[in-house]
Amino acid sequence: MNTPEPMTAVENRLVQLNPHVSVDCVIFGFDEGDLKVLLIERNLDERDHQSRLYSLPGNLVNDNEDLDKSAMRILKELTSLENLYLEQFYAFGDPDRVKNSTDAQWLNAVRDVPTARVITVAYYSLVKIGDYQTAPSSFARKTWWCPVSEAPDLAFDHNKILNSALRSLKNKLRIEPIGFELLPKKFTLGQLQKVYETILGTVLDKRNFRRKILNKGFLKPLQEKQKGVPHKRARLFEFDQETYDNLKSGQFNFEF
Amino acid sequence: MNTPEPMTAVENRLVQLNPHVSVDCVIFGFDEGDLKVLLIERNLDERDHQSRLYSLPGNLVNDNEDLDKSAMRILKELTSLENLYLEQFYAFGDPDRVKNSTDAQWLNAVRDVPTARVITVAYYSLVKIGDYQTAPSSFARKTWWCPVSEAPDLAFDHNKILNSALRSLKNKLRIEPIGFELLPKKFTLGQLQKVYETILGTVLDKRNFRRKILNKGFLKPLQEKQKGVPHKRARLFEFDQETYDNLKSGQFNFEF
DNA sequence: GCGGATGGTGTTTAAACGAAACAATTGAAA
DNA sequence: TTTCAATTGTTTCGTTTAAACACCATCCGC
Repeated sequence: MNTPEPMTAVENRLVQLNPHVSVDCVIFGFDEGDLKVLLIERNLDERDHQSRLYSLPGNLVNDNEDLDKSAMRILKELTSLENLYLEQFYAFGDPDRVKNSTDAQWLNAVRDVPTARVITVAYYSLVKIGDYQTAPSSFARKTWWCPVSEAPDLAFDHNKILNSALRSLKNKLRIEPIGFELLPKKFTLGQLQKVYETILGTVLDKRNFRRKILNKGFLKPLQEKQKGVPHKRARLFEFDQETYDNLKSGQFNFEF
Repeated sequence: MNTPEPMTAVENRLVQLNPHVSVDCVIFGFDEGDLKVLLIERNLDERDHQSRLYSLPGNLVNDNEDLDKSAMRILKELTSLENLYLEQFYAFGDPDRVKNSTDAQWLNAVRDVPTARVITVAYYSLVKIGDYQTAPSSFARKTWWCPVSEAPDLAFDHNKILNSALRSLKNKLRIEPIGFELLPKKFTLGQLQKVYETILGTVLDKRNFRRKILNKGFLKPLQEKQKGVPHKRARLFEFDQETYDNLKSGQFNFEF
């Protein structure tokens, strides 16, 4: 796969005609009342977070690989998790999006044709942060769960992509019940409310929230309760996929 | 630009590595209470609509051309209109999406590398159908404003793309006031209601619709009235962009 | 056993919505 | 020229939905 020789004319032409296509993933997690995004560190120097260079996980789309499959592959390589919530939200195609000088060096090390244009299809994913195991086997790259509110300057146009992902997530959360994807399988209503408040950027009334979300009918109350907390133990709930699917096949509309 | 010779090994590899990228446009119009989509006819035989082959307008993305620019170019070539409402909604990348046998023949005639994979970024656009002039200058292709409810089998995965566009449009219409983009600059509330009813697939109460939409404040009533109708002449309205922008910069939420 | 923190609950009030009745304006038909 | 059919536009009223709001319960650690 290495092409150390200078490109031939025909190669050049084809590279120009056919931009590379990549997939980038904005992987969201939720922890301690904070929305986080999984970043990967590109060069492994030992300075502090401020001066390190981070980017979103992503890679070129393989031969004969569907875009969704490609995103799933990247997710699995990085998190060793499967069946994650995954949503394509936008394609970024500015011809100069990978032409920034600070990025060129890195591209030289990683790509066959570092000067080529790259169009990227961006996905966001929601993971239960507790299920995530850091730095799985084959991947030597360092990762960082970064609070989205403190995201540093990222490679390429990745800040733009992150912001766009946030907007899309916000819209989606109003239309479909996906908040629980960020929580453990069993969760309390307090935790769920925190997810909604954080993503929507508002504070919500506890009583109205509980009523609204429970009346939808797809949250199954469990007998089990929270353990080891220094206050009254909250009831645990599970998302009831079957009930939700039934509702959806009717003319049910979520609308938070 | 022609490559009649068989591809060399290196060409083959590069083509495999770098899928082609195209942009397809779903151009919506509204006429006689019907939502329509602009299709182009691929082969110019003289049989009836049923047996002809249609596709969505689209083309490969040019060198150094932004995706949005590419979509605008396609729109302008086809409609000779500019500054249209334009929204990217999804990228389609199934490796086999252009491998259908009935499509292969046509691709042979149009593409340098007809066997190459094509990833397409899809946009939808809203046009005031009255402004549209059929078959402008350089473009010899036949076009057809097809009622979306009667769309025939289209090339490639274009039916899938069309359906996806409809879903996106529906969602957007609930969140942002874009219905007027399909109407003449001056329109009646009756016309606007019809747009909403058609796209959302519901019937709406006239009185409630008027109250709801007028209370938003961005519809400017004109002195002018409808002409040439066999009944009471309805008042004409204009969308007031400035007022809307002001509202939006506050914490205004549309939510139809 | 007391303080800190969060869980859990019902009512009241205002705004939005849906449905009805009705008045007004026009062109066409009788 | 009168009547009719069609559609616009306003007012009203009851219903439904959403927003605002305060207190006690429970658990842990000290």
